[in-house]
Amino acid sequence: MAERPKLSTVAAAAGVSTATVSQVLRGTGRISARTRERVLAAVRAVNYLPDRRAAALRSGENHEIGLVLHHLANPFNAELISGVSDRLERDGHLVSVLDSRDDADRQTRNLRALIGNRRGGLIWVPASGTDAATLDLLTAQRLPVVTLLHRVSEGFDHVGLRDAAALGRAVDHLARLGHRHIAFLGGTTPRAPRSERIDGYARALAAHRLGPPHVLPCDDSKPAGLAAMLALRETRPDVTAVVCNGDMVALGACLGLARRGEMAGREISVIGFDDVADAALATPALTTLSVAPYDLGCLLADRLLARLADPAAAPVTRHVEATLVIRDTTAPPPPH
Amino acid sequence: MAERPKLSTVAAAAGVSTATVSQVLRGTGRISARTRERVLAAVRAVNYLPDRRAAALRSGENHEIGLVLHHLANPFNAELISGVSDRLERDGHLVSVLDSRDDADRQTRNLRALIGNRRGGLIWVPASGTDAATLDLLTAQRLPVVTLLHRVSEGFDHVGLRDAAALGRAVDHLARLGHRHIAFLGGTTPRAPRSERIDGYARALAAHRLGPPHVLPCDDSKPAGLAAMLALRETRPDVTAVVCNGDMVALGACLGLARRGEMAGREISVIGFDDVADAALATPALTTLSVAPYDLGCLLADRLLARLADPAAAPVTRHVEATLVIRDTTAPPPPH
DNA sequence: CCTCCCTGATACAACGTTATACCAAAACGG
DNA sequence: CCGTTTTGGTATAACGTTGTATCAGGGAGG
Repeated sequence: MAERPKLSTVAAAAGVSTATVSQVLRGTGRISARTRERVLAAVRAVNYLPDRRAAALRSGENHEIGLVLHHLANPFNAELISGVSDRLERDGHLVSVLDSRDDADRQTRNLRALIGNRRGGLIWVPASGTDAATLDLLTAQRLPVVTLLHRVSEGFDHVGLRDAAALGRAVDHLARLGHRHIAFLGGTTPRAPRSERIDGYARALAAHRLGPPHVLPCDDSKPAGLAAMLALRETRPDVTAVVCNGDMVALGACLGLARRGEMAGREISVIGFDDVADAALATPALTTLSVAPYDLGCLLADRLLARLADPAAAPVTRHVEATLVIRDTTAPPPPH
Repeated sequence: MAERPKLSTVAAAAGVSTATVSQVLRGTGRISARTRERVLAAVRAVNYLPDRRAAALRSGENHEIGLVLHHLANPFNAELISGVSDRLERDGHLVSVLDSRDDADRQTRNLRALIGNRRGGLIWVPASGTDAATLDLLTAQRLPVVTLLHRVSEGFDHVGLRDAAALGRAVDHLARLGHRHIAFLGGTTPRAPRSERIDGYARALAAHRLGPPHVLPCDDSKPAGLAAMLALRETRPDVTAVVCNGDMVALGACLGLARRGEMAGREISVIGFDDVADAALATPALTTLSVAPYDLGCLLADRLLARLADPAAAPVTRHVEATLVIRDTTAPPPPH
C-alpha cells in the first residue's frame, strides 16, 4: 500500500529535517548520538533505501560502472567479470555488463545508452569495426574509460597483453620439439590483438629460419576452428603444428582432428590462447598461453579506480604477460 | 574543455527556452517546424545527449532493467542474455547484467544495489539460499520482477520449465532402449528446478517398474560431473544410464568416462539438460533436453514488458517445454 | 477596430537528494 | 553577566530534466 519511502518519510518518522537524515546517513556534519539513533531507527522502521540516482544528480558523484564486452559467450569473460565486479563492488560501485556481440552498431547503441544513463566510468573491450564517431562521443563526454585488448585511442587508459612475446614463446616451444611447418589459426580482422600475435608468430618463425608464415583466418569459435582444421589438413598436409588466436579456435581444431580420427598432440600439435577452464579439462588437455582472467579483471578495476580518483592524469598503459602452459596437445612431430 | 552539454546549453545555442528543447526532443506539445529544425541543429552542434537519470527522476519513467543471474559462467546464459537484451533494447530499455555466482549474500548485495540505483524492473534467476528478507525488500519496493527457473514467491511473474515432463521423456527414451538401472546426476540443493526434475525422474522410473531412484548430487560444473561419474562407476557398476541436471554435468560425466577409457553411448548412456552450444559439438555429441535459451530470453522480456505496462495485474506464470534431442550419447546398454 | 480564439513558445515548480549558509541554544571564559 | 565560541540542527538552493499553467502575438469574425 505505502508509497516508496523517501528521505522526507524518514524525517517525518524521526521528527527531524531531511537534511539531518541525509547527514546521518552519510556520516557528515555534526549530529548527536541521540538523534542519530532516532534517525537510524526510523530508517529501519520505514525500510528506507536511498535513491542513488537523485543523490548522484545532486552530488555529482557516480558509482555506476559499465562493462562492455565484445563477446560475452567466451567463457574467458565470466571470470574477467568476476574480477572486475569484486574489486569495484568492494568500493561501493555497481557494475553492469553489456555484450556487443562484436557488432559495431550494437556496441554504439550500448555505449550511447550507457552515457545517457550516466555511467561514471567504462571498462571496454572494443569490437572490431568501432568507428571514429563513437570514439569522439566518448572523449567528448570525457568519460573515464579503460580499454582492454584492442587499443582504439591514445586518450584512454589501456590494458593489453604482451601478445607478440607470448606467440614467440609458443613458436619457440614448437620449434624446440622439432616442428618445421607451423600455421597460425583464427581471427578475421586486421587489428590488435590479432595482428600483434601474427607479428610475434612471424618474427619467431624467421628467428628459427622456418618457412614463410601461413595464416588461416577464421571466427574465434569452436565450429569455425573445427572447419579450419579440416581445411588445413586437406590443403597443407605438411603442417605439423598450429598456434591459435584463442582457446575456442584451438579446441575446435582439436575436435576437427578427432573427427578425422586423428588427435592433437599426435598427428598435429595445437597451442591455444587464454587458458579457459575447458582447456585443462579437454582430452587431450590443451597446451595454451595462459592469462589469469580474474586477475586481469582486478587490474582493470584498479586502473579505473585510479582514473576516477584523478581524471586529469595522463593515460596509462599496462601490459600483462601470457605464460605458456604445456599440456598434452604439443609433442614432437610424427616421424613419417 | 567544454563542460558536458545540457538542455540549457542547447536552448542557448538555439535561442529558445529549455522547455522548448525538451518538447522538441520528446515530440510533445506544439512546436513549429521552423524552431524544431533550429533546435535539432543546435542539439547536433553541441553534441547533446540527454541525462536519462534526471529525466527519470522527474517523469517517473524508468527504462533501466536489471538481469540477475545465478551463474553467468554457464554458456546457456550468454544466449539467454542476448534474447532478453534484443527484445528490451528494441523498446528503448537498457539491460544491465549482474552475476550472483550462486552466493546468496552477493545476490542480496546486487539486488539492493539495483534497487538503490532505481532499476525499473528485474529479471531474476534466484540463487539457492535466497532469504525471506531479500524477498520482502523486493515486494516492499513493488518492483516489477520476473523470476526464471527457481520460483521464490507467488507474488512475482514466473517463467519455468516443464521439468518433470522433460525428465519423463528422457527416462522413457532410456527405458525403451533397454536400460534397467538409471541414475540422476547433478545439483546439490533441494529446490526447484532440480527437485522437480528428480520428481519427474522418479515417477518415470516407477511407471516403467524400474528400481528405486539413485540420485548423485554434485555441483553443476564439468569437473564435478567428471568426479561424480568416476565415483558412480566404482560404486554402482550396474548403472547403465544417467540423466543429468545440466549439460555441464553431463559433459563432465562424458569426460570422466573418457578418462576411464570408456565412452558415453557405449558403456553408459548420458542425457543432459539445456542443450548448450557445446552439446552438439562434443564427441560424442550429447543427447540432451533442449530449451532454446534465446527464445526463453525473449519470453522473459515480453513478460516483463507486459508487467511494466500493467503493474496491477495478477502475477502470471508460464511454462516452457524442453524437448529431447537424441544424439550419440544414448544407445542400448552393452550386452554383458 | 475591437473582441475571441487559436498557435507557439515560455516561466515555473516539481522529482529526491546533497551542500552550504545560517540560526538557536548551550557552554565557556573573564 | 555579557560577549564569544561551540554544538546541533534547519532552511534553502541547487542538480538536469519534465509537466503544466500561462502568456504574447496574430488571424478571423463581428
